[in-house]
Amino acid sequence: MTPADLRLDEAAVRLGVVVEAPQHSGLLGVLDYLSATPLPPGTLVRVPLGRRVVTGVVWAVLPPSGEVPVRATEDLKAVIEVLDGLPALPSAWRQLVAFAAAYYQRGLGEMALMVLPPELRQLDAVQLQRRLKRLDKALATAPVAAPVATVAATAAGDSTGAPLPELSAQQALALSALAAGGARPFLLWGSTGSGKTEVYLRRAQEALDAGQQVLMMVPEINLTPQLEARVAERFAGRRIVSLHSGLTPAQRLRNWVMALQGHADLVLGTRLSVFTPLPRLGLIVVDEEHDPSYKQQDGARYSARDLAVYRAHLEKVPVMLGSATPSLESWHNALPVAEGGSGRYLRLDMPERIGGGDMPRVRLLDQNHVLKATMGQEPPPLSRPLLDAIAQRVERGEQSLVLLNRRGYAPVLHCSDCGWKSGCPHCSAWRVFHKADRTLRCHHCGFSERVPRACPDCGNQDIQPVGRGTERLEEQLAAALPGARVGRIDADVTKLKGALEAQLASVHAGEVDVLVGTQMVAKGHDFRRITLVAAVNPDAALFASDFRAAERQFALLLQAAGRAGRDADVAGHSEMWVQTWHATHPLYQALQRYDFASFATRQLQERQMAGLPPYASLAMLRAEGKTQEAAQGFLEAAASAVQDLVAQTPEAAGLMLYPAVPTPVQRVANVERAQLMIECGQRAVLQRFLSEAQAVWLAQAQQHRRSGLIRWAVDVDPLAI
DNA sequence: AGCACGCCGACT
DNA sequence: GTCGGCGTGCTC
Repeated sequence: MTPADLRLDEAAVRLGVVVEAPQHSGLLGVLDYLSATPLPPGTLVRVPLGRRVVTGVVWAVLPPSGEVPVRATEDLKAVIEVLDGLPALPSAWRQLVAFAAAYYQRGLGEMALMVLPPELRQLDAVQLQRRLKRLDKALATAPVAAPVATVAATAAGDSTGAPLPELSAQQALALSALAAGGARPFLLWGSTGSGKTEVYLRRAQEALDAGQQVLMMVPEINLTPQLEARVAERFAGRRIVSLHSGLTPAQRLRNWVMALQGHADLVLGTRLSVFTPLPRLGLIVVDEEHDPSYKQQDGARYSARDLAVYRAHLEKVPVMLGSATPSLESWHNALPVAEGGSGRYLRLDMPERIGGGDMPRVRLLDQNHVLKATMGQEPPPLSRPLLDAIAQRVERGEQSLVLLNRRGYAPVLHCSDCGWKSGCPHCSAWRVFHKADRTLRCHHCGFSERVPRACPDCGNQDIQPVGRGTERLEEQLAAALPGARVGRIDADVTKLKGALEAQLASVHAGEVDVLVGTQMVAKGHDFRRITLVAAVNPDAALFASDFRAAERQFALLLQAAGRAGRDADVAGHSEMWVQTWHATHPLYQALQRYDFASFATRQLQERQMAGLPPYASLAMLRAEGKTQEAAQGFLEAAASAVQDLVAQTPEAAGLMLYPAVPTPVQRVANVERAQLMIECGQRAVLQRFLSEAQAVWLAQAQQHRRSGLIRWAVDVDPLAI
């Protein structure tokens, strides 16, 4: 025994500490440690775990009475050091983490540590102390006054900077509804350009003036530099920090610490920012709440939008979800009970564009007609009428945006002699032909090779690209529109740091006439001079097996339409072209009328009949294995192991397990994947079932590891099925 | 997850 | 004779 241990024996306290440990480690809940002094819950500590030292969070000072201690006191290890100098993580933060861990079926420690800045988990007490000292010094010399002083200055009526833009009637109405308050979350339903941001900013201003902190969430921060700039400009006297995965580890720690210390007034962040500890939180905003980016797609698959609503409820602060095309879940929540909704949210409508600029006229270009007109000839890359319309824009010095949601030159290469296709050796997917760097690339595992000059199977020199991606579209447009300057923005162009900014700047400067891009251009960017937006191949979503495909596509097309004609002087003749084989499809018909409400109503009816969200809750049990049999074998065993539990749930709850099936892309990087859908009419019943099943599955997984199971996980409220 | 221990092949 | 492959097992 060391002297330290001896001292601990005198008056040691038992602490519950959570550490980073995934479920299959078997270390689920709270671990017990000894401490010389009782530490408040939320304190960060370094504790021994096996042979290493890890960072943990104190969860409870004493284990709940009545619980049988897992270990005798003499077998417990002692806390090594306390990461003091930081305030303890607030109780609201711990409650949010505990809720998220329970709801998304993850370990408490895993969830807690995962949402801390990665850097913080690495540092020991001395290193953290150094960082904090440096931060203190930076704060003392920063141009922004300490928060208390800033609040005082503002309260004293010190108004500086540009005058605020005048509010439209509908903005004023929305703001007064917000002011009237109530405990319900708000759904701000406003078309693109209706001034949702101004409503956020005004409401945020009120919170800031009241000395509160604001959490403003956006789907992807690099897609919304304009919002960031606007927030910074509006709140020039305040301390604004951003939180997203693009920051360096040191920046992320720094901004997070400022939030926790209460020095940051406004946090602008992506989904991970929903967990930022904010001691004086006064408002949460979730912009573009329908965006799928809010759902974490690996590890703990949480929905930051849903957690934001829960957090607002927990901390009794208002939450505002904003979108032109709300998720059907939110839409349903914002429909009054009398109209078949849940009535949980209050909807604020802002249907009109500021400045009177109309949304572009939607033209559905029926490909069946075009085909007839070109019968017998090689069909042009784009329909003639669309090409002509773009050419007209070029002539007038206006810009066009052509959307195609597929990167690369062609999705697959094909040998017409022997039938060879450019499959990926590691995945059940085609390798995409990228002409720019002459490679065949797998978009799933990243496997890349120089494109072969001849067919690798039969030596045929004549291998052909099949289908079309943005690279090829760019090439075809350049050929079809001589003299036009054609540019492209997609993930390939953007890979280089600063390339996106550079390309956007050249579009804004009018150096590009026709911009080709994937969905990333449809999001967030304001293009003042674009008068034509075209969706070239939008039909796939109409027949996708994923029940959310239509919802996503409608949102994307509407958002894309919003890129056109944002200046009133060009809005009058702006157009959105949709090149389709199914012009009479209800989705396009609703789009043409900009009638989201009727689209949503129709979709909700279909969901209700099919027993899908928001009328039922889903969870997906996913498995990865060395073979498809291993993955499916586990899922089947898992399903039969919980038959009793299923039988115990009330019949009326409609709990149902579907058969195990391969995932849409069955094999990725030589790992086979399968999934099993679980459906339930009542969310609470599904929750109870999942947490009980989890324990059964843990044991089941252990047995299946030998037969080739690699990983498994539950995805609660899956986005894609 | 880490990080150990543990038992079988090609190297100084 | 060792270095090292990754299978199995444990961490309050």
